[in-house]
Amino acid sequence: MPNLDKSLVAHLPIFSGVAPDDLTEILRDAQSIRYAKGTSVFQQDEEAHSFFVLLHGHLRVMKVTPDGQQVVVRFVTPGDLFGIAMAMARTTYPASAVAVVDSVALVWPSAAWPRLVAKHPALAVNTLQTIGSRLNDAHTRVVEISTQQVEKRVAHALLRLAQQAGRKGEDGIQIDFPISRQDIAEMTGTTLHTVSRILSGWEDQGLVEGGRQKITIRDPHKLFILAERSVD
Amino acid sequence: MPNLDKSLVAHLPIFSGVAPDDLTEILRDAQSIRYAKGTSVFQQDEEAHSFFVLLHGHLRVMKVTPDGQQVVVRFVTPGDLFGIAMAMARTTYPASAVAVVDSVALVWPSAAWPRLVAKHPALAVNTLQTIGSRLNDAHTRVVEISTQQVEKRVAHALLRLAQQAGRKGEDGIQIDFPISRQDIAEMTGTTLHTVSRILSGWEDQGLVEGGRQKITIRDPHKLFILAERSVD
DNA sequence: TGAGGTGTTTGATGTGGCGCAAACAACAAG
DNA sequence: CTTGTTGTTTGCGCCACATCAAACACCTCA
Repeated sequence: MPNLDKSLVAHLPIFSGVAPDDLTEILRDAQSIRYAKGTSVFQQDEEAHSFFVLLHGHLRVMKVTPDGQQVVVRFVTPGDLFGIAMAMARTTYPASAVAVVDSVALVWPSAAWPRLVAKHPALAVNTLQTIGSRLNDAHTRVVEISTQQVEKRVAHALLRLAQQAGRKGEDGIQIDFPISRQDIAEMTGTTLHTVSRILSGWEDQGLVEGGRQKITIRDPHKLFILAERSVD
Repeated sequence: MPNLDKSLVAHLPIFSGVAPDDLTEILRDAQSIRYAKGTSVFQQDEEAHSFFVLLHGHLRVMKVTPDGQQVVVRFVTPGDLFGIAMAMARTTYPASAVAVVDSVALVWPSAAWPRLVAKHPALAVNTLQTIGSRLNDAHTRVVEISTQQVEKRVAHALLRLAQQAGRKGEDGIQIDFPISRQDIAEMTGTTLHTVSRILSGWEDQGLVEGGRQKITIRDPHKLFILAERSVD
């Protein structure tokens, strides 16, 4: 991996506590690959040949049910570790990842993982924390879907998106990649119709501003209030 | 931890790949504690003072929302690692654990974790796999709640319970600890009323047999069919 | 043996949001 | 500019499920 500047990745949480020399060694096993918008990075149930760190762009990770329904698991943002199926003792990917914009990722062969963690235990510890926080997110999501009604769930989803992929603009926070109502529906366990209705309603109140695969949050605070307040 | 036979825990997944001598050392930091039925093991948001391995009994792990709604995160069965908040860089527990029957757990002070993983990297790797499979479960649950209707979710929940805590009896598989309709409702994101109705229906068809905090699965295969078949 | 607590069942009624359908808007390609 | 494609909006009817309400079964303890 000679073309990659170490300083670009040294600060990433996965590499925290890793000595510079060790990092050089770790990066030697990786190559950086570009994925064009719309391209699949890996597919659910396919052999887990690689694991990744996203350098640039955004990915949508989703699961498909046997009967063809999709659920968005999460969006990957730069710096994120993903596709680490084998760290969890899986041989196949539990979900599919698709680039929603042109993206670049560091790619290691899965086979390198055992050796890497053996040599650099910090990797295991850091990964553990990453997965831990992801587990936390998943549980939060279960709680939300189980107890809150759709409008609040959508509000939460939007705020979360804004937090991890929000670009501050003139007129509010914009989600930094193309995202459809369908996507939001699949994140919150509802239908694109309901999402559309909700967003339309909010738009009338000046809370958000819609567009084709585009959402701008005009009034984050009000949205937050809406997300937190208990049902009247 | 002088009173504990090493052979009792040596086979547990968390300790796989740990040399006997190392295990002895690890166990030195632990004590075994008994929790009477109904007792709290730890509370949501409280300082994460310890982490645990369940030796005997069953625990219910649940989250409470700000407005008081409960969601059952999982049931802990013997051999399970739990309460490992600090492994995920948390200082407080994200959920509460209560003994549903008299239980016994190995307890380590959280403070010991960093030293233990540093000395025994296999621990981190094993824990990573445990958490990984738990993340998988959580995602499966999100997918189920998002896409399936209540009856199928309850069927799945029951089958999962049977698998991890089923005791084979004369007339079918019984869940090995007291579990209420309310519990099942909180596992599946519905109400105890709906669960009761569904179970009553199944009982009429000879699929299951109910009772006070007791469920016996009379016909696991039919239940499985029901859980898997797509909506007509 | 009775009384109170805790879990379960079942009915009646209401509704959130899904399914279906159709029109519309934005974009891409020829 | 035209046409096809893909995403969005909106109306309407319905149904799975929640909510409310009440009776009931079982367990414990005095």
